[in-house]
Amino acid sequence: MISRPRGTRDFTPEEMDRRDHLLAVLKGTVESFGYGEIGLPAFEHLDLFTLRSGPGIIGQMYNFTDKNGRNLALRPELTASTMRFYVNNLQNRPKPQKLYYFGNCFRYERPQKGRFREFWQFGVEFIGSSTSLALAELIAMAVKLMDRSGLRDFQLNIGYLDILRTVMAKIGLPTSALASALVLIDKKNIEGLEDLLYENGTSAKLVSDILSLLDVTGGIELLEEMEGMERDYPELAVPLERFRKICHWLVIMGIDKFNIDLGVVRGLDYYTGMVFEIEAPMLGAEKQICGGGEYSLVPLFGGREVATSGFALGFDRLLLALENQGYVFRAKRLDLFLVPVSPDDIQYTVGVANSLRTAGLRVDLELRGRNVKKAMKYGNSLGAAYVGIIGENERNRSLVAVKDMNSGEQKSVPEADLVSYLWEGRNSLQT
RNA sequence: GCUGAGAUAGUGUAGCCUGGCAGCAUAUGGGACUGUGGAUCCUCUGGCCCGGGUUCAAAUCCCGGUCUCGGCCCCA
Repeated sequence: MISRPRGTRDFTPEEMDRRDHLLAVLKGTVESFGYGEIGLPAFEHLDLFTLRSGPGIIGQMYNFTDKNGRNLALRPELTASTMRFYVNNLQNRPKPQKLYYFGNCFRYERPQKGRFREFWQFGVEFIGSSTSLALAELIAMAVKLMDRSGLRDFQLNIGYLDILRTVMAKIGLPTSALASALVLIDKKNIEGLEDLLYENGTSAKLVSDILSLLDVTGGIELLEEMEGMERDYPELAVPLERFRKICHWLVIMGIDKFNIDLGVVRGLDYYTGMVFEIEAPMLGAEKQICGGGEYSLVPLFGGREVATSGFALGFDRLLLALENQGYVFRAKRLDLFLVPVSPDDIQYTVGVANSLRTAGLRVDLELRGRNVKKAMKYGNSLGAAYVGIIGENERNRSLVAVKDMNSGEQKSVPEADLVSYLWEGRNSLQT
């Protein structure tokens, strides 16, 4: 017997039904904002990813050499491919461009709850504008994705890298120290940060200012408190004003419950200004469900400088969070299961099934020639809304004996009326 | 990469400590029941993760591997 490779999953029809349902909600939501879907290859040149994230990530990727000696890798995420696509083919389209994608990604990591070696990402990229309004819309859309999915308990954290970076730049930290400082901030290792700053000759006043900046977490009211910083650091006026505007638009868009956290750093250094993440606390160690912000990758890939922002959400984690929350998914139901009573009835039954299927109904029929009782039991186990029985009586008068499997009521329906009868049934059952 | 727990029919489990015919529930197939589902009863099929060791004898004890579930590391 051959087992499933580690960190991969099989999905039953019921699971795929849920995944399709969630995906339809996500697609519908971003499309309502004017986003269009793109398709991307499952593997790329290894260089695409090392260029983006450094050679260190090779250890966490499925990379291989093909028969012609090319160094390739299964995609670990989709932003890099999107940016490559943009640089290759999309640079001359009208801006801004709103793109979204959904696809499987691969990472060679140790599987655990909410983390698999093959997993699915849904994401968007916004190319060609960096107005505060556009960034607010991006965040608002991410929140709307959670709401429309049915997720109740989640938290939005928003950070703004330029604020910290401006203050850090004033210190005159060498680039290497700046990078490790950001890492320490991301890890919330305040003591380590303090030591690093002092080692680099930062004054006590600056250190305490930075630490107080990191302390800034909380609601929208913190924006006013930050105004005090502007007196000491005039360079902050521009980023602070932009950050304020983003938050302002967010409130206008109906998003007023968010947490401002200047310590949100999001790992790598191609993130530039505004960054955000959404987490679902119920998920434990792998609680981050969505993350994104402003970044700069296009020049790195050889394109003209352009404003880019976006986010990706972990499809599997979102689904897991919904399941943990007890969300009830609406299952696709078979509309009608047809049972021919005797072999003589099969031809008529097949004809009925065919015309109903053409009308867009979900119809199955007894294919094994079992008796009516057995066939009904099977139809019941399929979850069919109705079972239709066809015997000599029905065949001779162009009827179907339709039994409502919920109420148990049965009536003879003329073949010509079946389509409307079943559609009515489907609509009333699913409201 | 570190660390803890675990793996027994399709699914869920008992047995393991203290070695001695692998049991139960449920699902699937067949039947009771040849024009009416969910119930009941009977019945067939189906299993000790893989490899090695100890032993007269291993699901059980020992070693290695694989996989799963957690907690870290990482998380583009």
